[in-house]
Amino acid sequence: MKIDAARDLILSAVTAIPAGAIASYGVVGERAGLQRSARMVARVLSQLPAGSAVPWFRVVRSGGRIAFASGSRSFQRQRKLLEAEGCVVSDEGRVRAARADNSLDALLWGPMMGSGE
DNA sequence: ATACTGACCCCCG
DNA sequence: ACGGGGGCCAGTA
Repeated sequence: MKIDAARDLILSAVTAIPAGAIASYGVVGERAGLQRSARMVARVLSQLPAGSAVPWFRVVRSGGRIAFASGSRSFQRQRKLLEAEGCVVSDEGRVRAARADNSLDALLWGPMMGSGE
């Protein structure tokens, strides 16, 4: 598969994440139909143009942590966007999705969905 | 071709 | 909660 096609699938998967929900890089990759593509997802998002409509901020690391260093510019940007959707973000970057427990159909998470509540 | 890097992931102390 | 190690795939030099 060509990279452009993969990028398209990835962006579609990210766009499919409902507001108030979050998904890990790995899950986004799998949902896009790609294997072991977490790094590629990260790369695609990092190359995303500033004004894009893609909800990149709903993508977090496995474990529900914001990928950026706590306190960094990007971290604060992402945190604000998530909180605007009802998510709760700790200073360390742990994200609690606004609608995580119900409506699993659309919600994706990482390998460890059960680690907190 | 090799070598290093990155908004990653997983396993084991 | 910390560390360390390996694997992964694309991009870049």
